Amino acid sequence: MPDITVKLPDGSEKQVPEGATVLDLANAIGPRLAQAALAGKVDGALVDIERVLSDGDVVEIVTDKSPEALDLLRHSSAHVMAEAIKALHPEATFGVGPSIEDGFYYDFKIDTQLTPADLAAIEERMAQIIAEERTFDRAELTKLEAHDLFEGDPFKQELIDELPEGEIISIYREGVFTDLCRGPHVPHTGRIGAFKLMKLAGAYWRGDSSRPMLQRIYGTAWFTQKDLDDHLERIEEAERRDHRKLGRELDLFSLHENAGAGLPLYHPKGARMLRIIQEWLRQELYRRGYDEVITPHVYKADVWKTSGHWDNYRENMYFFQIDEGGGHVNDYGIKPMNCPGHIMVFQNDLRSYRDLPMRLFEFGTVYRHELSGVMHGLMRARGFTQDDAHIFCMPDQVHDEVIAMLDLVDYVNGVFGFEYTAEVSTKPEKSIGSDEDWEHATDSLKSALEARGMEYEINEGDGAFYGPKIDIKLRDAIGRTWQTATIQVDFNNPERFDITYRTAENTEARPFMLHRTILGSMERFLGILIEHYAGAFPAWLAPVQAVVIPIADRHLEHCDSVRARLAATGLRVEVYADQEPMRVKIAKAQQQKVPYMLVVGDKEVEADVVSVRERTRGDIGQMGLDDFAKSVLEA
RNA sequence: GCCGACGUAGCUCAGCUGGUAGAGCAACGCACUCGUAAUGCGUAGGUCAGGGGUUCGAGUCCCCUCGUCGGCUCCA
Repeated sequence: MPDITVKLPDGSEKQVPEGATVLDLANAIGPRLAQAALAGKVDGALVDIERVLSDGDVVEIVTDKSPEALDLLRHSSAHVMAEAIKALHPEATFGVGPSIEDGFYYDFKIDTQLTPADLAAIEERMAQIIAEERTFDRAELTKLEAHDLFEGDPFKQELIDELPEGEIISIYREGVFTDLCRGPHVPHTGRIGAFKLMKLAGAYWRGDSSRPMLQRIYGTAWFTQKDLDDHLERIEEAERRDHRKLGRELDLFSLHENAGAGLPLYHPKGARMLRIIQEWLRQELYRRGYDEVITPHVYKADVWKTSGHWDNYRENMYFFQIDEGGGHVNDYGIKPMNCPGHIMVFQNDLRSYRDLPMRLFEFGTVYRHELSGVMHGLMRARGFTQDDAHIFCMPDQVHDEVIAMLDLVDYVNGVFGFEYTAEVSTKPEKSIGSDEDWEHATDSLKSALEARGMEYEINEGDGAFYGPKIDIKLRDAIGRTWQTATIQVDFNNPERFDITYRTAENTEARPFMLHRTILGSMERFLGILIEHYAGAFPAWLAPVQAVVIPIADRHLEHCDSVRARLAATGLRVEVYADQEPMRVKIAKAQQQKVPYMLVVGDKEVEADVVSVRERTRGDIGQMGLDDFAKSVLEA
């Protein structure tokens, strides 16, 4: 049999017999590679290990070390789960079952509603399938054949319909389950080292709330039990850091059933933290040429009609009627956004090009009637405060303004030690504004990112209808990402409110408007910080920076004096005066994650010093009050 | 809004197939006055989320509402 020649990733070439598969190639290279082989990559496309090679193919062997390996494993796991479901519920029809971050899911329709207890039975069945080391058998058919094969399965029919005419459609068969699937899969089910079904949920077919609701099972899968255990440990770590739990334990905020969903109440310590962050950011904004404004929380409906919210954002707004007397009744709306207020400030005077750019910021509390199912502690609430700003500028100023915003983003994230990435969203199908404006604005965003040497991804067509935007996603201490800052160009509002400025040529022109938040929602950002720091805030953020701990009652008076003198330097200090042993007070302070504990006993009173215990380092010895205050304030 | 689970003391939770509510921590009181992560004893604390229904009897079963949790969706 004649040989064919394939190229390997390192540039070398290998001769294999005609008809050889990826697995044959792996075997020819080495038995250990063949053992580890999961799939192949031919000319950049993932293929099954049984795929027959052609002369000239560039072939890479995919093993569990490859970046694609987990995706492959999880996709195969989804099929195994589907087979288990099909075996237990023969009437099941299936939607889609992709691999996702950390796992997989499959959507399906069966006659009964599953309960969490049913997951165990499915897991058991999956374990059997895995033990049997079943293969995923690929077959190729035409669209017509595929329609026949999946007769009676409306979901697969719909998916098949959407495939391009004439395309070869592949299916994978494994036990009782046959699926429309591009593939590839791992060589056999035995390669799934460890898996666990995580949760049961409802999901609309194709994410569309007007379509049927399917059942969805989420699972996770790994090559080894250890990897699974590590993953479960990470989930537990995230639970320990949950801001809702820590918010209660650290007495930062609460939620009350009677107050209404999504309306958190901030306790003294939580409020203090929000104000610390706010004041820090305010000073930074002043330094960067912003001016603060304060605008109303409610406007007459006319404002919302002008802005378009009345027509387009109504379901998300709180409206109410007021009897003004004399038979006049007015509609008012509580602001879901700050833009109209800032625009009215801009509009209040004739503006000249000399006034631009005009940077107005506000810590603006807004209310949005979010759907009842989406609330999540501080992360998703109905009332929250944006660190909002609107920049009114000329088109050729956009670039520099965006650079300045990115610089601010970088500074702010650096303070908290967040790494971050950027995404640019471009013109969607439905949009307003001229193509030139879109192009100019999008280019300005991109070039600003480039000028700062930042990498970015493009979300094609994902911009708002009124302009392109940059989204910033940051990565917290345990690797989770959060979308915070948004820099958004707005072609809509300048139009709607008909705002203009005088150019150098004494003509009227429409300013560009940039909308941006750096933290996003102050409260949500606090939630992110709680989870990022696991409640153990750096001293500058900590609501209580130090507690003074008397060893015995006779030291109380001196403790009060210590507290008063430290408070005079601006430190936030409490005395733990309860009649408990010192070690109990230390335990409580540690639990409250207070950065410093100042122990005062006979020796300290005598020398007018405190014994400093640092939260993480323990006892660091005696210090004078001035030195202590200085060390904290400088930290 | 939709699907599912859940809601018992301030917190964490127990309470079998219906028989009239319990623990630990916290709180309060008393004793202890203590040297770097939890002293002992005692007291008090619940319209079992709210409303309706079934039943001789409901924390437990059914319905509605509110809220929470996990998803979906939305995010001008």
